[in-house]
Amino acid sequence: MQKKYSRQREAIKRYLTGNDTHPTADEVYYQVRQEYPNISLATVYRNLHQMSEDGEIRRICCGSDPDHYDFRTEEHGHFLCGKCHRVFDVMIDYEKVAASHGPLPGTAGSCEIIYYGTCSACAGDGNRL
Amino acid sequence: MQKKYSRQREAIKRYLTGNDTHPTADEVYYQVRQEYPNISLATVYRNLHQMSEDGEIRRICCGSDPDHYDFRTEEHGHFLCGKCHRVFDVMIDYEKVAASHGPLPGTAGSCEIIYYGTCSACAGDGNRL
DNA sequence: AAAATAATGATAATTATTATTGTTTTTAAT
DNA sequence: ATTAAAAACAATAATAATTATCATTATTTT
Repeated sequence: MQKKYSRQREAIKRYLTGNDTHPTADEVYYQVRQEYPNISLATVYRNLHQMSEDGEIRRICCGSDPDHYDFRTEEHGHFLCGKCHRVFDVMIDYEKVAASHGPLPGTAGSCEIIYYGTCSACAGDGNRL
Repeated sequence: MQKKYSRQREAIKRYLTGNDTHPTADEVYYQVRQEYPNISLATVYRNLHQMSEDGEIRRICCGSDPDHYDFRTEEHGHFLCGKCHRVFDVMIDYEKVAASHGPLPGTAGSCEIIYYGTCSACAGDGNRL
C-alpha cells in the first residue's frame, strides 16, 4: 500500500509541529476542523496512527488519559499533570538510565518514562484551567 | 464508605499474589471463575480498581495493551513483550534515574518506566505462545 | 485524460472500562 | 440469634476511545 499525499494529513502534521503542546486525537480534531470543517475524526485517528507507525511522530500512552501525540521523535520522557491533563517533555539521559536497571527479559525496542503528578501551574492556584 | 470483606475480592487478591504473571482484568476474570463461576467481570474490575486506589496492588498501563495488574507495590519497572503480551518485572535503581533527568514541570507522585520489546522466549522460537 | 489506487467522510463496530440497579452478603447492633 | 444498615454482588446498560467498513473523492501513474 503505497503512501499518497493528503492535505488533511499535512494539516494534522502542521498543527502538531507548530505547537509543543502534546494534544490528544480529539484536540487535533477540533483544531484541524477550523481549516477542514468536514474532516472526520476517523481520518485524524488514522493519520496519527499511521504517522506514529512510520516514526514520523510519537504516540504517548499515559495511564488512563487518552493517548497524546508528540512531533518530537527523539528519545525523551514525559510528565502528565493529573489536573490539567497536559503533557510536558522531560529531558532524560538514557545512557544513565540504561545503567540503572537490572537485566531485561528480552530485547527492548523502546523505553517509555512517564512521571505522573501535578504541574506547578496547577499546584500554584488550587485548580485553575 | 467503610470497606467490607468479600470472598470474591479475596480470591482475586489471592490469584494475583500466587502468580507473578501480571494478568489483565480478563485473565483474572477467567481464573477466578474456576472458583466462583458466577462472578461478574464488573466485580473484577471494581475490585482491581479499588485495590489499586488503596495501594494494595498496582495497575500497569502499558501502551495499547489492556491494563495489567501487579501485586508487588514496591517501585519497579516493567517490560512488555509485544508478541506474547506478558509483562515482566524490571529492577530499577530510582535514585540513579532521578539523577538522570532534567527539571520537571511540577511535583511527581510516581514514575513509570516501561520497556517495549520482545522477550527472549518469543525471540527464540519465532512465534510460539 | 483515463485508469489505478490510496485516502477520505460518515458511520457502524469493537474494546476496555465504568455506572446503574435491584438483590444478596457481610458487619454491627440489638 | 435476629435484624437493620451498609457495602458488595451479578447482570447489564452505558460510556469513551479507538478501529473497521464502505461508498465516494483525491492523488498519482500511465
